[in-house]
Amino acid sequence: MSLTEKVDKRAHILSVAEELFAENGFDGTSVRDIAQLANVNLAMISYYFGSKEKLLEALIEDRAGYTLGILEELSKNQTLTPWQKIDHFVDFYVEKILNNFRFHCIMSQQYNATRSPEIKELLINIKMRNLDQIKQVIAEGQKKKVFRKVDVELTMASVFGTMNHITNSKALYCRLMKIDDTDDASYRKKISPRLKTHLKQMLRAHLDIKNEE
Amino acid sequence: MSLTEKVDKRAHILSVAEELFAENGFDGTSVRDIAQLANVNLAMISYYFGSKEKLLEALIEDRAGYTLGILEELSKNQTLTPWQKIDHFVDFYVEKILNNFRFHCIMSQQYNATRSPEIKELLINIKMRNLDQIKQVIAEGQKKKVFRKVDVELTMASVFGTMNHITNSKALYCRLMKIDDTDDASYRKKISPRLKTHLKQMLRAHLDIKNEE
DNA sequence: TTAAATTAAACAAACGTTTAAATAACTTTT
DNA sequence: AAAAGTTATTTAAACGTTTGTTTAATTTAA
Repeated sequence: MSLTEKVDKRAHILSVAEELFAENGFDGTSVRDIAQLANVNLAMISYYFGSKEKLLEALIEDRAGYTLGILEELSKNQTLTPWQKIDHFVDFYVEKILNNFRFHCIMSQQYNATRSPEIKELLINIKMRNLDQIKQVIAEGQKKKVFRKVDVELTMASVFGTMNHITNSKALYCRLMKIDDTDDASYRKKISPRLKTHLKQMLRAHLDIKNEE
Repeated sequence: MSLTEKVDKRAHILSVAEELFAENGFDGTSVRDIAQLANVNLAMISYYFGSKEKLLEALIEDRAGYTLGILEELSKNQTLTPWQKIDHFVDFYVEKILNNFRFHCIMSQQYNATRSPEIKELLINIKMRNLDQIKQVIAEGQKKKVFRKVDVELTMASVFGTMNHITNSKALYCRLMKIDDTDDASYRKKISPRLKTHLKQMLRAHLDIKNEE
C-alpha cells in the first residue's frame, strides 16, 4: 500500500475516481473499475459515499472549493492596475487548469451530460461566482478608461473556452506540436507558457481602449 | 409514422441517436433508449449499423462531411480580403455550430472520452483539416501585412473554444441572459448575433497589425 | 420464389447496490 | 494491564436490473 492510500482511504478513492472519470467519463467508469484501481473492496464506495453519483458530488465539492478565495483576493486588490490584474488572472487560471486538468475534464464533461439536478446546480454556481469576480476586474478597467466596451460574458467565454479547448483537445495539439500523446507532464510544460502569452496578448488587444470603435 | 421515419429509417435512427447522445452522452444512452424513441425494433440498430459504436462512427462520418468543402472554397477565394474572409469564417462557423449544436456536443464529449481509436483518429483528422484551411487565411493576411504575428494554433483554439464553451455551457448562459433553459431555439437566436459580433471584434483587435508589439 | 426487412425472445456479461458475516480499532470495565 | 464490550471498517457473495448483441422465426417487398 502506498502512502496516499494509508493516509486517507476516502481521499485515495476520490483521486482514483477523478483519474478514471476524466479518462473514460462518468458513465464510462464503473464502481468496480474504481475499486480495482484503488485497491479497495467494491462495497467501500457505497460505505464512504453512499452511491456512485454522490461520489461525483463529493469529488466536485472537494476540488472546486479553493479557487474562489484566490479570485476574490485578486479582484479586490488595490495595488494592482487593471492590466496587471488581467495578467495575474491569466497566470493563475492557466496554472490552475493545467494542474487540475483531470478535474476540468470532468467538469466540462458533466456540464451538459449530467442528469443530476444537484450536480448541475453545483456546477453553475461555481462558474457564476468565478465569473462575477472577473466581471468586476473588467468593470474596474472600463471605469478607469483603460478598457474599451466589450461583451464581458463572451470575453470570459473566450478565456475559459480557450483553456477548456486546450485541455480537452490534448490529442490534437500533441500531434500539432509533435509531443508524445501519452506524456501529460511534457504537454503541460510546453503548452503552459504559450497559453499564457497568447491569452495575455489577445486580451491586451481586445480590451485596449485604443481599439474602441 | 412521421415523414422522416418513412423516408429513410437509417437516417431517422441516426437523428434520434444524435439527440440522445448529445443529451445524455454516449455511455449514458442505451441502444434500447434509441430504439424506443425512434420507434424501431431493438435489433434494427445492429441490423443497420452492426453495433452501438459503429452507429456513432456512422453518425460522425455523416455529419462531419460537409464542412470542409465550404472552408476550402472560402480559403481559396481570390476576391475577398483577409479581413472579409475572417468575418465570413466567423459567420459560417457560428451558424454551423449553433445549427448543429447536438452534434458538436457529441464531438467535444467524445474528444477525450472515447476508447475507440477509430473514432479518435476520425475526430483528429476532421479538426486538422479544418484548422489547415484557417491557417492559410491567417498566413495570407500576415503576408499581406494586414495581420500581425500571432500564435495561430492558439488563436484557433480561442475561436473554437469560445463556440464550444457557448454550446456546452448553455445552462449557465441561459441563466445569465435570463432565457428559458429548455428553449433551444430562442437561446440560439439570442446568442448567435452576440457571438458573431464578439468574435469578429476580438479577432479584429487581436490580428490587427497596428497592435504589433 | 428469393432476398430483404422486421420481430419477440433469449443470451451472457456488466452494472450499481445491499447483505450479513468477519475483522479491526477503540472504550469501558474489571 | 487484561478482558469484555462496542463501534467502525472490511470482506465475499449475492441481489435484481440493465447492458449490447444474437438468434431464429416471421412478415414484407422484389
